[in-house]
Amino acid sequence: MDTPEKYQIATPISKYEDSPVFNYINSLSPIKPVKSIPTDQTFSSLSFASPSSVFTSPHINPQRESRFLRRHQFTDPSKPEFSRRDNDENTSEGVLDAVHQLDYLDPGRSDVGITIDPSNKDPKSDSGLPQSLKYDCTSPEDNRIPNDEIETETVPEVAGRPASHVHFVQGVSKERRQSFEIETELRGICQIGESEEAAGCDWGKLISDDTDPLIFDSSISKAHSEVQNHKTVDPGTYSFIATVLQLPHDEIDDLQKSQSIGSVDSYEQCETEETVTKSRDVGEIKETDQTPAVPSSTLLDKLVVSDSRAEVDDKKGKKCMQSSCKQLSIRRRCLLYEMTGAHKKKLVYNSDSGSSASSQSDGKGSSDEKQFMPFKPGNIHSSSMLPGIGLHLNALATTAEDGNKVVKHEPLASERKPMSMSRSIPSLNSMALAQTPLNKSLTPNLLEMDLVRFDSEVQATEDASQTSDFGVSEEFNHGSPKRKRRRSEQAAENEACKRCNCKKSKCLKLYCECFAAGLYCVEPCSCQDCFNKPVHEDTVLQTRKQIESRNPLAFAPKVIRSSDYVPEFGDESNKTPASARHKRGCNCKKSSCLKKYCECFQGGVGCSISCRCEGCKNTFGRKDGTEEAELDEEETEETCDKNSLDTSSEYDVVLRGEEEHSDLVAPVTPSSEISRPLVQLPFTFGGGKPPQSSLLSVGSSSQMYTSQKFGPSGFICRLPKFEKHLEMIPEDETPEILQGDCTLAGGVKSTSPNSKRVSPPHHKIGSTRAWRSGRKLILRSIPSFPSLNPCQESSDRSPGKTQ
DNA sequence: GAGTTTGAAACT
DNA sequence: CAGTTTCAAACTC
Repeated sequence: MDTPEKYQIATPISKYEDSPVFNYINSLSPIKPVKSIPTDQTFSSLSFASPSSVFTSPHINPQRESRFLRRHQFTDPSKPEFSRRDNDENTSEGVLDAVHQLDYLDPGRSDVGITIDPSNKDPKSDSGLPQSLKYDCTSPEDNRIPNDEIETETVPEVAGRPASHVHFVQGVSKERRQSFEIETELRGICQIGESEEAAGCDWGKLISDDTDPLIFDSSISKAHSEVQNHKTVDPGTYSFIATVLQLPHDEIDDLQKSQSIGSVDSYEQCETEETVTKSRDVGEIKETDQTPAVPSSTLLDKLVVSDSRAEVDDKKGKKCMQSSCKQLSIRRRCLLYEMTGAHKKKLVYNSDSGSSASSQSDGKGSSDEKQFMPFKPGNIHSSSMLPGIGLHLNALATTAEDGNKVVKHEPLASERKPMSMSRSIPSLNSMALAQTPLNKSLTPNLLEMDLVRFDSEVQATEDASQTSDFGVSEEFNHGSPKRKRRRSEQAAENEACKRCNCKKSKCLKLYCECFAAGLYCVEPCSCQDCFNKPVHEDTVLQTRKQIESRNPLAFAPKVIRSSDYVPEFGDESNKTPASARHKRGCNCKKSSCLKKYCECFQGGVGCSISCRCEGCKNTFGRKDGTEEAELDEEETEETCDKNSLDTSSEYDVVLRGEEEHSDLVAPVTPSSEISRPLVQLPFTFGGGKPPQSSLLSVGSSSQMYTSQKFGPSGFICRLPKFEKHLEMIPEDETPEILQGDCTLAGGVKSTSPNSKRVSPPHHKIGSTRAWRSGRKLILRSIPSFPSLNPCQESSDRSPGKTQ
């Protein structure tokens, strides 16, 4: 299978040799890494390295090299572009499926082909004829592995660092070349070791390194108008982003899943057909190392890059509309797919970790594929949309909507697939994020707004995903949550695809959910005289400014995490364990805060002192201080009243309580207790999984996404979960991450002229902080990433309080 | 799908 | 800041 040559090709480990992780691995691995080999070919291959590979965190790699291979396949999607370009192959995606991987390699460069050692398997490859090799490699079985390897190798070229990173990982794999088994063993070892030892410092270093490469990728991609690079990068970024968002809490498993998913997704995007096999791979692979490691900051960068890229792509006219569309779609899709992928993974894991998973994944994969297939068109649309849209997440939303529609309808129709569905939703959010960069054109405020929204949305999606994940696991495991899932799905859908029905506000007031969310109205909207469209961007922006001038937090997330609250509310937070609170508080009089009329309830948060509600019975937390646990009981009762559909609310409630708290860790206990544990998880590196846990935790979020599909309660989970995920990040890691985030945040902040906007998302993130003052710092930093401004948070909070 | 209820947003 | 109006979502039938 894995010819040593291939691995050898990946030599560029040198950088990482110094890295503690690398050393650690070496120490572990009986075989020392064969750095030498790096022939010209190898470098060439490296140059081609797909961005995705870059994202792959070396950490992850050690854990699962096998994933790598497949993951690389996933990465392929980006590569396909190259292949197409180079080859001018208009080959239908379907045709490429098996070949793609090879093609990807090929396209990059003949050199790559040489590197492709897959030839090892086939003498052809030796010839070094890239194309021939590629095709040769196309032989499904052999090809896959080699391809992956090749891909990984190729990746590096695009981004020097990334490549190096990849190499590093690859290098590790090289060491392991001699025997995958060894590698696998090493993985386990590495994971353990990392978790235990490396987790602290090493991880930080590694992570930082990874992030850097990522950044470079983005920058590079930008610098290189080259479509290929952009394309390649995008998928990775998206996947990465998605993974980041997803990653929340869980352990490596989740990460792996998410990763594999992400990769898979991207790959699928490129080639839906392949998705099936990939899905299998995904189940097995779990490779996507990239995303997990990447810090939020990197994500932001990537997002920006992706956006720019998208724009560039559009400008370029897209040598091949298909290719460009694919790329764009891929980006967007990636999120969706990742989501689905995560589900698959989870499922697989649940059922069987290993081969069994593959089988399952296959079946699901097929279904997923179907779902995915539809997305492409949607993506295309989105791609088209992107260029025009500046500000809002709308582009994302639109795309998301498209995707959602497709996904939703299909998956929804078949409840089974809701997972994919739910994920699609999150993807939307991610998309939105990605698109947000486009917003650059917009005023910084707007950007901030978008970011904020993005954060909030992301959180929501994450939350939803978490819930969904949770729900999913339950479904598969327990099977009870189906109801909840439905609800969650609905909720997620609602959230993911916001639709308004405005008649008099022209969608230029906060009455309009789309507008309030910083999104443009889209097709699904049934609004009248709508001005909330890209065409009226100026008007929208002006209106936003006006609204912001009145209320800087108008577009900020309504729900703030407890951490934020703590300072603000102080006692309240104490009373209500709920991690989050509504920014303003509600003013309910008749709904008893038990219906969506209540923003607190709708946001899945308990009422707080700031609330002026009467007869509050908010299941998430009463104004008087009743806690979630109580609420849960109440909720269950109340929600029970509702039917399955209604049960969604219950489910939501449960999820909320559970999710918010248990998101990362054990979804099991809904009680407030859960929430805290979640926080712990990151540090614990859960499940004996490596320090990656932080990343993993992020990855876990992916699960969340999956859950979202099922679950509905997007609203509930949204904020809290996301925050949780962030929180989950180990403190040790966090510093680095934070730095990255901070940088990002700083960048974002800088972009946003107005400190006014405190992106509420921060609060969300910070919610856990309250629990653990020590982590507050981390949380802050983290939140900044999504929201834009950790700093703003403080400012935001104050303004929020003002309300 | 139409109508009602509800509470946030907007206005005064 | 309080009160009123407007608005659209949430909900009910």
